[in-house]
Amino acid sequence: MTLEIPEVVINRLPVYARALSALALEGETVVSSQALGERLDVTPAQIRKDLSYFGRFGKQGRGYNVQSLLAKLREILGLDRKWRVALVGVGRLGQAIAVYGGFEPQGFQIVAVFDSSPDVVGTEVGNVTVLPADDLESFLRQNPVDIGVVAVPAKAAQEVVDRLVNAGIRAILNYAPMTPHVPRDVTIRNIDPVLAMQSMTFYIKQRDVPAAK
Amino acid sequence: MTLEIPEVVINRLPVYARALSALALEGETVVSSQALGERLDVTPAQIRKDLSYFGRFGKQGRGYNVQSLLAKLREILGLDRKWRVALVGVGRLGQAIAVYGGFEPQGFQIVAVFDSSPDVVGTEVGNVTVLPADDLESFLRQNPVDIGVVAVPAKAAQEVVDRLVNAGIRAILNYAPMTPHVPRDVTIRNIDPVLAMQSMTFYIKQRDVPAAK
DNA sequence: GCCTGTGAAGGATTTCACAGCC
DNA sequence: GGCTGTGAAATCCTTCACAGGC
Repeated sequence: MTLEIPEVVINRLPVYARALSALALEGETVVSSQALGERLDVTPAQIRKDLSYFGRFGKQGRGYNVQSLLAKLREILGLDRKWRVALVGVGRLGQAIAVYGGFEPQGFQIVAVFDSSPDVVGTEVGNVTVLPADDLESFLRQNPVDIGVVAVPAKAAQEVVDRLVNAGIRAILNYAPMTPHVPRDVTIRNIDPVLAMQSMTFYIKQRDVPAAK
Repeated sequence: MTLEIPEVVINRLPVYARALSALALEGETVVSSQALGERLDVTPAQIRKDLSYFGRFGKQGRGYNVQSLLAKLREILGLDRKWRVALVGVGRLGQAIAVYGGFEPQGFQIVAVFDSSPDVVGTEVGNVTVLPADDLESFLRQNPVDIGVVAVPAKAAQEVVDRLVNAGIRAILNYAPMTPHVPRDVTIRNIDPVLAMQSMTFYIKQRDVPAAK
């Protein structure tokens, strides 16, 4: 095993990768931790330390080769291959996710979409036909799927998560506004714009209130 | 000022508040840090410590009153009032955000929507008419807006963020797949499902590869 | 001279563990 | 007996600072 790399570090790697892609498009061939850090509002030391968990990718006096560091990061993160995604829930949110163009170009292919409502089962969403939620397990048994995306109402989310986990899914992207339980060997990420807003209001409020200095 | 409360703590408060709302709906009147922690996969000590930054809300031997702790958290976070939101960008993503029903019930009201494309300016989205992006500053000068939501392509995002900041906005929810720069007194949160996926793949990969123990 | 990689130091956050109260 | 609130300890993460290489 990879000798315990902090999760915060893993979460920053995709950010670095994205910035390197942009730099590559701009024609840059070399970048220093300093320059990359300015771009991302991260200290150069942090970038160097993060990368040092995985090897020695830079050259003293020069910096990092953009293309080769990018390739390394993509390899480390597993972005050098395709990932198969199943989406559960085709309400407004699920629809938006299905037609959202941002996943495919990054190698995340939505191979199946499920919903429990007979109204949408059988309709086309994105490029796939909506399957009945009841078929979830049988589908996953017959088709390899790497990641489950949950876009059902909060009340139904835990059950959907449990079914995905029981069917062998080990990574879940949860859009439902609740915190699902998962076993420790399952990775989950929650997308919740409302929570994000609700933490920002704390800081706006601080400023609005005439501070009782 | 509030004596430096860690940002991680602030980010957890909305999660606690959401769980308390659910408990209230379920008819619970009292909850211990233990019970709340189990629900959220957080240690009881962490909940108690987090809350202790703001006061003493519990009763020894009993726990916390659900309603009154919820009210306290809402007050602390500023969720006891309405917040006015402006959305910039009405592509597929912006459309989805505008019609997404999750913000309004939580007190976040989209009061204006902007786009630079003549094709969508003038159309109705959600309940509001799309205004030309050029009108951003003049609108913000005449109408109070607390939070800006950015849903434009990555290339345009920094400029939009800068304009929002220059117009006085102090909180930004960014959906563009890049990391914008903001002055230190501006709060920003990035929503990026692709980054979330890209960090999960690292962990799936670990398992797939037959570990070279 | 510039910049990486990294031990060591420093700082931040989490967890422990227990006094105190209901 | 059960549970909070909180100093102190432990852990985790970031930053420093510099040896070493280009």
